[in-house]
Amino acid sequence: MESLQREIADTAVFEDRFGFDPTAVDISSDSTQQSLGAAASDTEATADAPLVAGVDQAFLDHRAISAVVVLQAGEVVERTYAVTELSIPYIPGLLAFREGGPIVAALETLDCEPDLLCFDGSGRIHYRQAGLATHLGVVFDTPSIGIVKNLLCGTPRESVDGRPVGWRTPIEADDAVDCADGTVIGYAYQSRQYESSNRHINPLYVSPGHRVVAETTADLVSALCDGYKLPEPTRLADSYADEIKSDLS
DNA sequence: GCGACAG
DNA sequence: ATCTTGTCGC
Repeated sequence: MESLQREIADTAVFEDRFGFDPTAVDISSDSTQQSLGAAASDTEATADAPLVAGVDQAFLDHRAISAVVVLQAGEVVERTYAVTELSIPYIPGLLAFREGGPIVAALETLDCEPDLLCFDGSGRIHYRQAGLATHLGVVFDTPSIGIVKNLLCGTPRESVDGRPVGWRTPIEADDAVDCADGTVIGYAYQSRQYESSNRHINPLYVSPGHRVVAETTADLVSALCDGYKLPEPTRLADSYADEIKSDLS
């Protein structure tokens, strides 16, 4: 499995190779050009806006519910899910082998072809630079990014405690990562923060999956967030998976 | 041997 | 990830 991951990392492209304007994925309602003269071109702009898919799982016994929610200009255009039997246990570094099957099953039922896939798992922030987001991005050869709440490996360039919304710092490769020390493999990104409080919210750790560079990954997540800690595609897929799970319980 | 370790 | 009540703060 580890050798397969090295091959995947070798095949993965950690550079920007996608055919859409990264700022066009912006979710926030006030970002949709509201200027008086832009009204006429609004419909056309939405129709051409990139399709962004959020993918997330919920678990029930030995089954995985993999949900996909596709957004275009902030609007949900498609939702699907798949329920699959789990066979492999969770092992840090091998998450893609446990959740990859369920995710592929869900994505195969999709009618549209997403321009970007957002996963709840690391991409390049991985021992062999081939986390779940990279693995699946390569399998579908679709631009992808990984978003997680906890850092698997790598080292933040600066302390990440109590940072303001929008703040970011590079995650650099260390001894645990299979590449040159100091290589920027992702970013810590503060998507949400308490104004004035004793406690603070931890940042998200985002990394390139496939066909995206680290800095652009942070730009994309920034554009996809809308007041909540998780970016909209992921947040909606998360709640959709929970909804299916409760219907199944 | 010890510690670290996405979901 | 999941099991779960109350609780503190905006």
